[in-house]
Amino acid sequence: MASVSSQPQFRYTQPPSKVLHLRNLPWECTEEELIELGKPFGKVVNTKCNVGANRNQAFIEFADLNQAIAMISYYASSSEPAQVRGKTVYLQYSNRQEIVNNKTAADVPGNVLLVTIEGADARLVSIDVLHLVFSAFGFVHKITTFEKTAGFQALVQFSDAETATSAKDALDGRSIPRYLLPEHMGPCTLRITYSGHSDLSVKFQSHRSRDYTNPYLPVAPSAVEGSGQAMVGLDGKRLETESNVLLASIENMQYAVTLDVLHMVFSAFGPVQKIAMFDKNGGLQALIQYPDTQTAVVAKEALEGHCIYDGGFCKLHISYSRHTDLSIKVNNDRSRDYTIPNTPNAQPSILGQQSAPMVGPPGQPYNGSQTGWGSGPPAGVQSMPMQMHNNVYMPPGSMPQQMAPGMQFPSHNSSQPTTTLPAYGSDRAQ
DNA sequence: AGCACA
Repeated sequence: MASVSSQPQFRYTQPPSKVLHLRNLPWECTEEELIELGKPFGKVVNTKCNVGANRNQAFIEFADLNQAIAMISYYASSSEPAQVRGKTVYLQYSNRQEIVNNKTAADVPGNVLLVTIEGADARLVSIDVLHLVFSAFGFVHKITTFEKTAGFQALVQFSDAETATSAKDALDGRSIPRYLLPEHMGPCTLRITYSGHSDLSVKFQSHRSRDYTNPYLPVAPSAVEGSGQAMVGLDGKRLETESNVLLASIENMQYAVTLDVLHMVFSAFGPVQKIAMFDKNGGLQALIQYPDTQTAVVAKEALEGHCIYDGGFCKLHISYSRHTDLSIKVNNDRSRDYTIPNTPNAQPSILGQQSAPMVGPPGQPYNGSQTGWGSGPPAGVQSMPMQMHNNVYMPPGSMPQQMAPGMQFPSHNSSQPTTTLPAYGSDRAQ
């Protein structure tokens, strides 16, 4: 025998697996229908539907391999094909041995929907039209819209998950009725998932966001610039709306800025509840959440314009975010919810050191005793707020790729699904 | 109608 080992398998055939791969499903197909389909042949332990680019594929996992074989065998010789909603579905053994359910927030029912409006003219859809469309299913509390690489998106907040679900079920994949749109506009299709949010933060009524529960909310100042709803004060300086969540962007990022680094930097001013990092405009940005606005104000004043590393590297620019509570869906190397104790994914190292309860009077500098650098807020900090004494911030120049003694950065580079960030950041779907 | 992720 010449070639024994890695013979490419015959195209489109797979060795038996407990997991079956289904295609040509109607996109409305639900997990319940998949279970119904598989139940006659055995115990369905897991399913996944709306898979693939067209969301018309699915997986069924049986408890036992023989059950999967039974189903394949049955339909292989049956005169009636397997059907869902009258549509013939094609089955085969999956090339995977188990279904991994990356249940993201998009799958977990909630009262807020993430709506992606598809179509060439998507961004011309007004918030009023969206309000009209979604109001058919119940009282719409708030809507925010924003533009992402995924396109034009909106978050639509209902009272409860049931109402949101009815709207999602009815509208997902459908197009906005033509009579609601100006004549010249092309079709606009709605793609809907659940958002991780439960209460949107709407500070102004504007063409981009509305709070229908509060008609007296002030109308947005006409000149809203950049990310931090800035108004102009009497002195001509920008007045920003303070928030407990800071938006930090990092300029001249010659050296990697990790979640742990940010956590340490911002923990100097108080307990950091959540951090989410994401790429924006080719640079790195992060949202840092404190329990209260006072702490955020102190941190912003202290850190704005300073550099994480000597030599002008990784300069921080900080503004207030419009968020008040970040929605962290998964703890990974880009985002973390530090308020959840002993998160499975939580990594050792710095986190471990800082796991001591970080409670202190709001507005007071957090004395992070565990980290040994909690000598108050960097009141006297000049240009180097981060250059504390415990070698954590060994200047990159002197020790480029090495860890400082005692430091163990997480070694795994898990590329878990990026977390989904909030409304104005990125509510997934990038 | 052909294998999942943001």
